[in-house]
Amino acid sequence: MAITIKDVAKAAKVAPSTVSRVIADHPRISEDTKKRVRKAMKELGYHPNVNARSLANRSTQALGIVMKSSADKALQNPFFPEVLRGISSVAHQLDYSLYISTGETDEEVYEGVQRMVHGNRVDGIILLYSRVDDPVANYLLEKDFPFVLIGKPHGNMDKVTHVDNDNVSASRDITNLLIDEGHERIAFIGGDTDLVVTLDRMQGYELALQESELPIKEDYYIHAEFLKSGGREAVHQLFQLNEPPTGLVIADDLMSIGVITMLEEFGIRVPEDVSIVSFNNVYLSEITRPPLTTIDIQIYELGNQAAKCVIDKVCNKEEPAKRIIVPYHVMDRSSTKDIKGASKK
Amino acid sequence: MAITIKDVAKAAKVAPSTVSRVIADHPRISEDTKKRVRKAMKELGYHPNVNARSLANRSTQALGIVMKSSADKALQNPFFPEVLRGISSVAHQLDYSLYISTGETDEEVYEGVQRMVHGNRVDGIILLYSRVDDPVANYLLEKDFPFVLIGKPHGNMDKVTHVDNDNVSASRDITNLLIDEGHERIAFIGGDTDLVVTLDRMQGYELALQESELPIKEDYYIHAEFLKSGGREAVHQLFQLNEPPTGLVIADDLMSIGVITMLEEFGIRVPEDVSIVSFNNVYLSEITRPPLTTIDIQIYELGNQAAKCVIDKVCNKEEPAKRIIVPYHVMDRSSTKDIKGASKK
DNA sequence: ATGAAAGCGCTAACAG
DNA sequence: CTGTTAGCGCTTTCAT
Repeated sequence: MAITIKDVAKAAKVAPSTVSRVIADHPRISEDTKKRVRKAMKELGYHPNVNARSLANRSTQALGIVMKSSADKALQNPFFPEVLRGISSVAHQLDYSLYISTGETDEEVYEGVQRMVHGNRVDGIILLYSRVDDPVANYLLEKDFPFVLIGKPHGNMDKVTHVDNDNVSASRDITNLLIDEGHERIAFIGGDTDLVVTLDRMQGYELALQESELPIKEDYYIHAEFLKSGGREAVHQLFQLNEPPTGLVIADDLMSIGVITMLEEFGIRVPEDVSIVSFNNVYLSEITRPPLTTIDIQIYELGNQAAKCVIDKVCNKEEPAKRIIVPYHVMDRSSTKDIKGASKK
Repeated sequence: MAITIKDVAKAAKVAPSTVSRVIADHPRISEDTKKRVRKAMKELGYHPNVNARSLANRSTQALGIVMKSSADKALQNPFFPEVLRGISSVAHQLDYSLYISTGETDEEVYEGVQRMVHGNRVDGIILLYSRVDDPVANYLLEKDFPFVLIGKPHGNMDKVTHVDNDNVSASRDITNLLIDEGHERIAFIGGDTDLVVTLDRMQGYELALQESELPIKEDYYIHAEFLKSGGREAVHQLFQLNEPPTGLVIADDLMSIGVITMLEEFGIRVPEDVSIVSFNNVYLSEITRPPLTTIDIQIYELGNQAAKCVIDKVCNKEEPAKRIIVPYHVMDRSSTKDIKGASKK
């Protein structure tokens, strides 16, 4: 049996309640007894039992992290470890622990969240993705349980606190980068259309095209599970068109790498034959050939802000819904080529 | 206030303890009352409070996962999400939750583990790495707290349950693949020499060389933080030698990608000018140019087994220390070239 | 400034 | 088969 508050009390010759107050650093305890109690705790190697504490004050000092179902290959995406770093940094500072909910299927994820909430395992939740009509988000909203979303909520924009980049603007910028370099035939390769982020990036792409009065062609979209079988086919077709694109806006760095490899197999070189821009700026995008021109969305910062927000919400239930926009940066590296004339770099 | 066991008891007209027994699916409860109680639970939307249960029970149904300090850039390594998948798969099945301990520094990680253990947050722990003289492992061992290690323990080989690949054999095999293709000048680029896995892979490499009576040269080792500044320098020097290597054994796929890019900058092509083999077989290694010849260590399976092992240990404190060796597979792709004569593939 | 006592929600003997 | 009764370790009024 581990050592409890009573043992400490006995050793310090005070009541258990006093020990409790010392732990909470209660002001109305004399410095003297505080010292004595602390000494006893040290000597006995006392550590509070979190469960007992949670039970008594209905607060767990733990945050739940939920990511989308891991059936998704995309989980291998380095995005995850990086947000986690951001989250855990503030969690650690503020003495929160992290619970992570996982599940192979969406169903399992949903159950996991329910258990977190009802089981009183966590005080607040961070959703690592935003999906169209997400049951999890709706559930949390309905329960009025403190949570924040990384990404842009699909509905209830002003009811759910979220931290996001301005993805449409980012996408517009990066598309414009291509346009400024003389590209007129630009295709979009996106991820899961369930994800709001995909939608936003698509919108930014379209915006840029419109603003430059470039045509938006049906043929210039590829979506979703393209990394699996069939994806190769889709990419291939794109370059069989009468007017194949000279520029590609790709939803994610990891995808870009896959696409570049495919293209190479078809004898299409990047950036010589086709320019590529993408998003996220994961570590990887620096060390590939060519280094990727991409949008740095500051993943770490996203996690950081999200963690602060949930904790705010947890501490003050009445905290109004916030929206935090983390700035992005264009990382102009070497996966594009200026086709106006002067060759780049 | 949430709805408790008492409310259910009242609604079902039984004693709280009966409800508790129904939850545990106690055999000595009549099917009839079980049904009645379950119905009441449904209707009231009852969910047990895990903290209360843990307190009464001294069991949390939670597992702790500890990874090395995230200061390490290597955290972006897709290894992590993949083990996590493996772990969470069995955790979910057996109704365990996952706690994750993080920290920027080793010190923080250590503290995190202490809190998990003493605070009674978790029943068992999975260590995601094995390091030479790891304070965390020693601490757990000393406390006799259930844990398993993914990797090979540095000391106490038969006291700590671990799940690992046979990394020395794997490394020998992959090095031999190079040797069989006619390579005689083979260098080794390793990761952190604190990690046991690095040591093992180095040993396998040396073994293969010895067995083929190839010289082991001091100049043919590069280590550690090579991805940061200075790394480029080290790699460059390797190819400035009088007898530059024609083959490279690299400790990790992610590193390989970095190295390939550097080499390309120096005008050295893979596999034409130098052959590369590495380890892990992360998703990425399929989609790069060239696709990497690598060892598939079955990361998912590693996680899976580890989870089963801790849970075994948790359920039965007396469970003896086990060692589980997950088989590896050589993935012969296209980053090597046969230099005996016939060009490969 | 400190102690006594009740109770958080659940489980686990012990009765019956 | 089910009810009664103590706690699990901590916090928190309410006294003093």
